[in-house]
Amino acid sequence: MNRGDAFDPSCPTRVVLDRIGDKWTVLVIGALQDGPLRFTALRARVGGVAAKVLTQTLRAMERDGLLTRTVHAQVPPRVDYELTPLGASLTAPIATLTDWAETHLSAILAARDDYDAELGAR
Amino acid sequence: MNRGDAFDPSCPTRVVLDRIGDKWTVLVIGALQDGPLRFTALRARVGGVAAKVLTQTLRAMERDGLLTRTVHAQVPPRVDYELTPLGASLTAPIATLTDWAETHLSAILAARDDYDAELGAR
DNA sequence: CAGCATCCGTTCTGATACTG
DNA sequence: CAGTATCAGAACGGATGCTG
Repeated sequence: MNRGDAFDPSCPTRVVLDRIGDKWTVLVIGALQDGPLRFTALRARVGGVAAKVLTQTLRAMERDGLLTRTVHAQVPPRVDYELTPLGASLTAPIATLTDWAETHLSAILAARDDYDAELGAR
Repeated sequence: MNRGDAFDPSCPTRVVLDRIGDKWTVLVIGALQDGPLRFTALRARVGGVAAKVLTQTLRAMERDGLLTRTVHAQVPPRVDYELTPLGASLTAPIATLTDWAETHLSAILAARDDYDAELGAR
């Protein structure tokens, strides 16, 4: 494996990790899994996102080809967001991660308790 | 799927994502895959990390039971870091992600070029 | 409705200097 | 050697107000 991958912005691992590491991206993908949503609906579904931050997340994902942004020429404006096949294919790796997380959560939490308990004892 | 998972700090997905999303954690796991390393060696291998940040990363990973920190009673001091089975098992999901990244990198980069080109055209 | 501009508080990062 | 302490700068997140 290439050790320096995290420093090369074009490294695939880095690119994907930056996107996955973002709190909202994963939520957005989850929210759009069942079909397209417009901005407000998406925001309501994700919950707790500031409009600005949602927009940023959406733009970044659009730029990376993970979703499409469709502006309907209407008044009032209407914008639909929908996962591309590429974006949808990301759900698989995410699921792998989620599975691992669910499987090992108890171990992680137990390790934390141990660690914190020892710290407190000192 | 639970929509609110990102807001529950104890949610497995959140816990793991926070750790994976961290630039250094993935690098550290990669660096320790072949066996234990002491602090300086680890730092050299990862490259470009400030000592403070490495320490923070290591502590967080230790707390989560991903690696062990062994202090040898010597002068000069010597501290070894080694992946636990739990930490080692994380390499699998990471590999899944990396595979996806490598497979789809060209698509992502192409999408970016398109996006940026259209932006520049305006 | 969608989202851009602006502002502000918080967090994160990294460099530097110092200690057991 | 392996940190800890301190601190300034950058990046981020989020709230608010305004526009097509």
